[in-house]
Amino acid sequence: MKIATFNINGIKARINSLSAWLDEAQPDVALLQEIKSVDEAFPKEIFEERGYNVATHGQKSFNGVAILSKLPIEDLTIGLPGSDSDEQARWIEATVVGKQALRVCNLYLPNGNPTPGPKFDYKLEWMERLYARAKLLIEDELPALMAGDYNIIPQKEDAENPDRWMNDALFLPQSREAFRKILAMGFTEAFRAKYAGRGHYSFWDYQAGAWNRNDGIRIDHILMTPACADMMLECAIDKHLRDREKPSDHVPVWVRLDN
DNA sequence: ATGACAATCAGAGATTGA
Repeated sequence: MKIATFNINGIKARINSLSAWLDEAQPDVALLQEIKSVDEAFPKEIFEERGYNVATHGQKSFNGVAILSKLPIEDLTIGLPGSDSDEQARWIEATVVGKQALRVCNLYLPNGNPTPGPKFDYKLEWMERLYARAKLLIEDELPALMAGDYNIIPQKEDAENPDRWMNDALFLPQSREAFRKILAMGFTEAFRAKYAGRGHYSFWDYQAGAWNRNDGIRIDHILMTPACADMMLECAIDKHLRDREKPSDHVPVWVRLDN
């Protein structure tokens, strides 16, 4: 089963390039972030025509996450538990059933800038709730993954110019520590389980020719429970998409599981 | 230190992103 995460930066602007990528990459499950659309405006039919079941958790203008799955979507849950006041659409999870059931969590973690301030507080608070949800997934001992735009640069080698990010919410010690704390519970970060070294990125800013200078960062991650990690066959970043017409500033990251 | 670029909503320019 091939499962991809992709921050598309707006469904309306990405319908064509997203459709083309689905046709060629053929993910069984695509976890999309920043659909920037309410549920009613999400063009489900375009994906249903391609054989995908569609579940969305949308919001006007900002945020929004969606699951596209060629397999049936079961036990859908909307929103990250642990808050009565969080109205931002950043979490959707469901079970997809192939040979073996897999719980997939799709997340769009808050950016957190500027720091310090309420947005950074919200990021850290959100990550505490993420920790709690992650803990339950580990305790379940079932195959599960949490994938999406984490807005976290885990290590120096995940940025072309790490010095520039030193005071940024994506790279501040508090953010990285919260991420590391989740990993330490027993999650495997798919890409780093396969590849070491610098120069692998999933985001390049639209500004200042970042793509042409390969001034990127790796902030889109797939975290797998042990039972899921045991099934991993491959992991890759579809970097070539960043070179196309009207690209998102992120590119897809995907894993293939033997399930 | 700031803006650069893009998307959204709206119907100009502010807001958000990373």
